[in-house]
Amino acid sequence: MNSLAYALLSMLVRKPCSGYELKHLLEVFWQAKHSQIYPLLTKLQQDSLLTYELVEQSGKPNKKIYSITDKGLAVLQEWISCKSALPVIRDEFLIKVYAIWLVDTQSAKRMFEERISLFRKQVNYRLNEIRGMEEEHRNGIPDISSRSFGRYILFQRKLRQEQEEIEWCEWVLALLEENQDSRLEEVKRNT
Amino acid sequence: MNSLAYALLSMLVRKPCSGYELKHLLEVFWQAKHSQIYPLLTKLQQDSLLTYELVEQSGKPNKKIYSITDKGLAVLQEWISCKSALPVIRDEFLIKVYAIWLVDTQSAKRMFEERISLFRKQVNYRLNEIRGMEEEHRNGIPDISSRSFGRYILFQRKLRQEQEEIEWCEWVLALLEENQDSRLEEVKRNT
DNA sequence: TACCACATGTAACTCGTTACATGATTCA
DNA sequence: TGAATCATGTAACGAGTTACATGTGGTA
Repeated sequence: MNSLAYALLSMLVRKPCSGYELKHLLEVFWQAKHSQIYPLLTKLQQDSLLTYELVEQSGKPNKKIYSITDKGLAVLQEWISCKSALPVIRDEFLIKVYAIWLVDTQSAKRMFEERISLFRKQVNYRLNEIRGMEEEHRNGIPDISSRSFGRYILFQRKLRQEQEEIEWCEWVLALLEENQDSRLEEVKRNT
Repeated sequence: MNSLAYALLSMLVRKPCSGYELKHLLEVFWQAKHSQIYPLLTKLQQDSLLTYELVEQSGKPNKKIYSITDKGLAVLQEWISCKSALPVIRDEFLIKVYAIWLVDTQSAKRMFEERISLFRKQVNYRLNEIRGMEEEHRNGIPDISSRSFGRYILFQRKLRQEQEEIEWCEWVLALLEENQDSRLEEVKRNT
């Protein structure tokens, strides 16, 4: 049982899904390729933590709709109360930032501007998703006992982090511009 | 050449380090075990991206101090201008949050309180590190052309994200308490 | 007395990615 | 006509973790 297995269980406890659907739902908080998801679903089903039903479709490929079993639920609930491993972040951009002094100010600025535009897109996407979720609930936000509560607060978290990333980039850009200005001043003084 | 290899190069371009030292410096933005770092350093040295010097010590084990070569620098600089892969985050806590509706409000609150205390510790640690860096530079922050600039802004980013995490947890706790209060009201009305 | 910091390395394993494989439908 | 969406699967490889292995000196 690895983290991905628990991630799948925690999504199936909300509602039965196909592997394909799980892959997309997973993207907010745990990225995995289909080549990792499908074999794991089979394994979890063999361990009787999941069951599935074959749904025949016309015009589309058939699919397997997985549901969690009582055993699966028990395993998940036990795991939730265990203490979690420390978060791991792997972001190539941060490596490049570490060595940013190697490139000229113009290139550095471009790197951060691109990062901002990437995160702006993600923020817009996230706002739409949150709006969609809020429309499904009369009083704005899903109730704590609702199956969507966890998903909703995770989206809010992601949104906050993306917005924070943009603010940090803007802070760095301001530092870079200050530096450029002061260098220009120097050039002026020397002419 | 994987991301970790570039991470090592980007640290060695600042100053020569031992594998042991690299492991610790790495922790801010790319986590790796020594069992992954040491063989990779050997490989990079064989590819002549790095060289090393054996430093004999008394009372402590001997160490290898690695330095980047011209070839290593060229490889790193070329990579910096390539576009980066999307960041990957793997955080077990987020999986548990997804399935939070399975546990009672008290347990949920406890989970978020523990998360806050974990992040508060990290914030304090980060503040100390930043203070240390700022003391090394007369005008408060390292210059852009300084080798410490990248490291400094990465620490600032980490700090922001950790503070944001705490704020998010506090927002969730407020939601949980609201819910508890309204349930209490209901109980009162029914008695 | 037991653990932590220093310091490096290998072996066996699990986790995760890339590539291979198939095939209908819809949209630009 | 070419790409994207739906839908599932396997094989080979690369990335990352856990465990094994060694040894001194400081400190709680």
